[in-house]
Amino acid sequence: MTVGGTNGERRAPATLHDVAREAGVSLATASRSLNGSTRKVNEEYRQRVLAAAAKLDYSPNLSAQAVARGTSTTVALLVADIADPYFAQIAAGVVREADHEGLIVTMAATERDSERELELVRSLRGQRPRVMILAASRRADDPAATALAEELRAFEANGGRVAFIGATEAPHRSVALDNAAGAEALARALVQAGYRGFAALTGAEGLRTAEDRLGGFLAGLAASDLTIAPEHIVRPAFTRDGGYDGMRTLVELGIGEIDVVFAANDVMAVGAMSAIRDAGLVPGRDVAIAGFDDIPTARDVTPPLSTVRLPLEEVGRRALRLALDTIGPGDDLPVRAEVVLRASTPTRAR
Amino acid sequence: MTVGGTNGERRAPATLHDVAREAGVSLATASRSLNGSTRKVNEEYRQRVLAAAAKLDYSPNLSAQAVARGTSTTVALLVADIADPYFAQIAAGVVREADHEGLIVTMAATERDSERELELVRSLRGQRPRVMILAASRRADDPAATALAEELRAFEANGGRVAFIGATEAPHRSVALDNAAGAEALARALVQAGYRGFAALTGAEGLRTAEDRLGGFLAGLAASDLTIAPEHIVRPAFTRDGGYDGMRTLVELGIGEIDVVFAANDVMAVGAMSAIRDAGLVPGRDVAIAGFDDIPTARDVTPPLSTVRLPLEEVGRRALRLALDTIGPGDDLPVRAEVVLRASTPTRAR
DNA sequence: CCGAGTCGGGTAAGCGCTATCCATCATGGT
DNA sequence: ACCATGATGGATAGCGCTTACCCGACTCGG
Repeated sequence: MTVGGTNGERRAPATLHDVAREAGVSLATASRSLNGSTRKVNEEYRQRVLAAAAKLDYSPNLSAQAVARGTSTTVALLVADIADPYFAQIAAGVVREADHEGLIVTMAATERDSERELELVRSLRGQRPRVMILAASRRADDPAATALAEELRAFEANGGRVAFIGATEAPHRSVALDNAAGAEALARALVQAGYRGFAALTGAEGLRTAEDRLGGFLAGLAASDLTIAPEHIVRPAFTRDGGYDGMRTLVELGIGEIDVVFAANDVMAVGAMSAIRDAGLVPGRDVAIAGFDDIPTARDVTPPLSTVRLPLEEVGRRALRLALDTIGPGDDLPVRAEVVLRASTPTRAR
Repeated sequence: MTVGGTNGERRAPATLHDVAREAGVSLATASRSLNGSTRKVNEEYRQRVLAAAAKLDYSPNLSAQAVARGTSTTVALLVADIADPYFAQIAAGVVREADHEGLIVTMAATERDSERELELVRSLRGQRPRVMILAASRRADDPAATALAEELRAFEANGGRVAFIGATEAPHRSVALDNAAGAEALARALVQAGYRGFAALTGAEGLRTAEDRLGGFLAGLAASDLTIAPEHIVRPAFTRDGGYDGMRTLVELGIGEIDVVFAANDVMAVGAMSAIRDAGLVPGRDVAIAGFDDIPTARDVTPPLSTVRLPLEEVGRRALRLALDTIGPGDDLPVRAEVVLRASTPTRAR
């Protein structure tokens, strides 16, 4: 198709100007026929322009369009850690929906550091994205919180849209995950299944998602006048290794009174299962375990992990729709968190 | 779901012009003192500008900079599926390195469709990214291959950089993963461990990564005059469910002569383990299994999965460095693929 | 004391587009 | 016929920024 440029011949990409000249029309006409415009243009001209564009392998300079139009086609996504399946699934949803809307997503990782998060938001703002989606976990005691709020307020004042995932951040839109209700339902289900001695592996104090889930779980237990002994609530890192370490702590403490361990997310639960096994015990038999999220591997570990399912990809898609106001069917409904009992929490004969 | 915060008056973001006016200097001086320039500017002026920028909460319009400078600060990343841990890890590496270089990464998913891949490359080109990283798996018989090559050639001719991950694509830079050698080493290790009856779960015919891994594995067996019966080479989808289905097929076919199954990647292996278990067998005892990649969950399944470790995050980082010519220590060395034997392939007494 | 250098701020010409305004020309109602 | 009325192509003024380029103010050696 395109000819020339043997090696390293660095010709600049074709511009709209080139296309217009090639087609023998004005810049305006070329612009109108290539990029959506309300104006009609003579079909013959249009064809000529299209042909010229194809011939020159023209591809519109998105930055230039953004500058000229005063609005970009970008959505910025902030997650804590891309490799974590929780965020990876959300990201997959956002990317898919964005693609659907003809938008481009740029991604950044906070690495669970709220200073970094603030800095990233600040720098991402430079892109003038249409939407910013914040999926990175918020913490209640965040020192950078007000600065972040300020930054987001400014962003919105400039016409940007913000959507949070997980936490409901006061003035912004958000896809609320019913962490508390899901955990509560899980707790009830476990009580129902005959469990009485509980322990919890949850994230660092102040981590919203972790707190909500633990709170819900405790509420579910409270409904049956049960609770968790303070020493049986461990707060390691909110990661697989955190789960492993936390479970080790629990095992060392003595596991006699613990029937089941509630891990505040699945990756922790998976780590915990490995810790249980490394301690010479059998998860599901010697001590049951349940997680939260229903990441894909939950069903592939042994025994399959009981958990609370969150439709994470859908959450990602919905966050974008929400921010864009392109609500789809069912988007008004809350995100359903559904208890999924598997073999890691077998029914206990009492 | 909270909606709101859209009511504030919509003032436009501060421009450099505003900052200059506020500081009482010219546009040029403002530009020079805010964004790196070779020109020196009087320290007092500089401070005034900085103060003005802070006061107005100025954030440079990246699109405008890109247009003016003729070069963006973007790197485009193409993967097959973001939620797949293989790609998620690579993406994490790319994002981290990009952040390190002050670049922004935009991400797109091909969903394993090469038509889509072509289209994405085409549209991503509009961003005029500094770098394009293609991690999505290539296939030998790709009908869109020449068009893609053409597109990439044009991109490079315009000064863009391209880096492939996995496949070594003729004229481009690439981080080669030694799929063949790794699989070969794995095969030798398994033979060494006493295995004699082999089966393989690999991707669709023509999928480069899958072919290379299978080829290497067969070569490793051949060294001991062993091979895999054609009916024991199954080619389902290159995903967890593919692994599950493929293993089911194998089980239905009769597993009598199979000691160990080699899955061409870990997610398939994990799916296969579930299939084995669902068939009432015990993976590692009734039939051993090994994968490839060493995704994080490999060590958390039961039994822990034998595999070939690929430093995927490092691969992502290296791909970017490679494209940017900012080679770091050890970047000239090939990526090491290391056999990791775990309990899913116990040593067999013979 | 003068011409040749720096130094450093300002002016303005772009970058590749879009959008506004004009000019032109074919209609059509009366 | 004649003018209001649409259409539709073409200049052109930006969009927010960078970067020659210009030019006045200094510094200095001879």
